[in-house]
Amino acid sequence: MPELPEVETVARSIAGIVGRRIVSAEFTCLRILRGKPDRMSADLAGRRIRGIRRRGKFIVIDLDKGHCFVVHLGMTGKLLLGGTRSRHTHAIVNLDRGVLLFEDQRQFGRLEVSQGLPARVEKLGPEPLEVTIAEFAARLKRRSARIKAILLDQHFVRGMGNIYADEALFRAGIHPLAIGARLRPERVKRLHRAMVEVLTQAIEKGGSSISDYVDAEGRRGFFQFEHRVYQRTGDPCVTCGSPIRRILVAQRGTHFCPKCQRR
DNA sequence: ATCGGTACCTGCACGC
DNA sequence: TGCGTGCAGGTACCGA
Repeated sequence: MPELPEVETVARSIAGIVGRRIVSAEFTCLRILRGKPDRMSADLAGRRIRGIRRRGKFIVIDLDKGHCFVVHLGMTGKLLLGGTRSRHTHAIVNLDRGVLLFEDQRQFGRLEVSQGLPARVEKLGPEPLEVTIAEFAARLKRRSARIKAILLDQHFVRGMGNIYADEALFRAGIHPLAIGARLRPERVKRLHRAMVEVLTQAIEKGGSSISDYVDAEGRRGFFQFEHRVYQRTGDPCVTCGSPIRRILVAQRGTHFCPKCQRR
C-alpha cells in the first residue's frame, strides 16, 4: 500500500499516542521482525512514547533514552488503533490507554526496536518535499539509470513509490525510460515541481486507497481518484486522449502516456 | 557506488 | 468448480 503520502497519513493518525506508555508488546510472526520477539517485547515494555515521525516510508516511534520503535509497512502493512484481531495481526502493543496493532497480509512489512535510528534508515536519500531543486539536479546528474527506476531508489529520494513515480513523470511530461543524467535542466525542474505537487496533493487527500489501505483510524484515502496514469492502462489520457500504456521498468508495472511523455 | 534482476509472501482476477 | 497464470503500494541481496 504505502508510499510517502500514505505513510505520512498513518503517522499523523497515530500522533495521539505520544505521551502514552507501552505496557507490553506481543509479536506473533517472526518473519516481519528484525530482532527476537522476546527481546523486542522486553525493550518496549515500560517505555514512554516521546514522538512520532516519518522518514521516507519508515514510521519512527521515538521512546525514552533514544530508543526507537521503527515500523515499515511494506506492501500491505497497517498500523491500527484498536479494532478486532485478524489472522494477519502480527503485533499487539498494549498502551496505558488503548492498543496499537500491526497487520500485514503479505508480510513484507518490518518491525524493529533500536537505539537511535538503524543505519539502514539513517542513510536514505533526502526527503522529496525538502530537497532543493539544486540538490535534486546535482544528484540526478550522477545517475545513468532510467528515471523511473531512479525515483523508486530510496537512496535517491526517500518515500517515492510506484504510484507517485508514475504520476510525477506524467505531470512532468517525461518518459519513464528517459536516462536520469541526460534530462535537460528545464525537464529536471518540471520533475522536481511535479514530484512536490503530487506528493503534497496526495497527503491532503489522505493518500491513495487502491485496495484496502486505511490509516490507523480505518479511514481510506481519496487520491486514487486523482490518478492520471497509474493503473489506467488502455484508458484515454486526460490530456490528449491517447490510450495509457503499461510497460515494465525495474520489474515494476509502469504507466504512461506515449504521446505526452517524451524521452 | 550503481545497476538490473531475483526472492520473499498472500490473495485476487482472469481465462480455460 | 477448479486450476494455472499474472499481478499487487515494498526492500534486501546478488553478481556484474
